[in-house]
Amino acid sequence: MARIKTDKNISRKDVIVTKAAILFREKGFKAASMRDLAESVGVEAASLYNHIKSKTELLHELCFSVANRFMHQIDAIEAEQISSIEKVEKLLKFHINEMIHHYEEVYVSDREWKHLADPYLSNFQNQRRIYRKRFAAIIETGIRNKEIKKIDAPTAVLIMLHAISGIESWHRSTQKISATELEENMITILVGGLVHK
Amino acid sequence: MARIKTDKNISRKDVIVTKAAILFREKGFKAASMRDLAESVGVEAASLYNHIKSKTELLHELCFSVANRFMHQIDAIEAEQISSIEKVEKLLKFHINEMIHHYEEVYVSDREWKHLADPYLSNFQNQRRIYRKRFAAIIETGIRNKEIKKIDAPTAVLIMLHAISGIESWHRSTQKISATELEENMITILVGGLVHK
DNA sequence: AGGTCTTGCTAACACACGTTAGCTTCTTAT
DNA sequence: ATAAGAAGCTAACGTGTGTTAGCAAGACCT
Repeated sequence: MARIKTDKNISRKDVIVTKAAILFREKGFKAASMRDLAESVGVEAASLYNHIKSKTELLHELCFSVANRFMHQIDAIEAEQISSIEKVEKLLKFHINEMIHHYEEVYVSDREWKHLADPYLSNFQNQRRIYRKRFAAIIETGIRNKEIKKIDAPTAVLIMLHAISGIESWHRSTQKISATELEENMITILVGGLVHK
Repeated sequence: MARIKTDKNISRKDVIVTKAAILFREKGFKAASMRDLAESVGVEAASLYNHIKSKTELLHELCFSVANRFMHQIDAIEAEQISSIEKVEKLLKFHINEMIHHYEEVYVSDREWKHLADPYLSNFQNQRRIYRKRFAAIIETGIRNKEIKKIDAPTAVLIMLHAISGIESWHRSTQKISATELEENMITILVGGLVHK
């Protein structure tokens, strides 16, 4: 009888959630079946239900664990006593590193949240909207301080966030530059596009 | 008996493809059912098959019509006798306007191409890869001419293309700035991030 | 007006999906 | 060693899917 392998401190549920992230990223939430997931975990489909409540629960788990990390990070950065540009840069670096090191989760949370069911859906959308508002507020402060060009802050946020989701292509590409180089290049271009003069 | 309405020069198939784009964008290719599509067209599901071969054909149609437009555009721009920065700017403007005015199609082509079946899938991926190489080549020329900062060109391309796909958020947002303002802001930030000094 | 092609409908198919029920087997603690 | 709980299995369910077959109604041309 196949058994899900676990190390200490990693529950069988965690194993399933992690595998689910990989699968949802590859195929999309709807196209990934519980039988696919079962196979990648090494078990029959029905057995998964000893550990999880439903397929959608897996999506909740992924989306909100990511959302929470980002919320905590922006809390911390807002509180720091540094210039707006530095705040933006710190935030971008966090996004970039999340996208590099927790690729599957972050990607899924970014692209597949549409398939959440209410009330999770509205909740997630709210958090997202608030996050973007707070990001935009940082930029607006920077504009008032003349650290940042006179631009539309929400548009800038939208560019930053989506540009970073492009790291997906980096992951897929065969001849990757190093992670550090990637980070440096992205910061150069994105922050370079903001700074006044 | 319900009949699909058409104006002159618009085939019933075109009507279906257009509605499919809207639906695929809203729900994703897999989650959008032929019965959903039928309803939005105002007809029974089976009737669709008098005009199309399969659900996947709709996706082919959408993906390749977009891909072709972009290919023709980069052909034209490469041939022009203008600076690299101007080429990048023209290409970006084209992307932005496509994303603004042919939102549904472009979005679907961008996010749902994974669900194409071979040989269409490999074909599409190839075109995409080639397109990005050509875009990167323009940037590399600009770097050699010292018009553009010393950066990794493929990374720059990835940022540009994904940043533009962020126009999705603009479409969804309630208090939109105007399309022209959006274009100007995006160009300012993105081109501003490239130019040397 | 009649005949033909087009476009629609209803009914049904085969299949894949998420999930449940009920039973067996393995692990763990007394 | 044994009882209890955890984790696996097979079988099956109801439902939704893309698609086909066969027939009816509408449009179009002479």
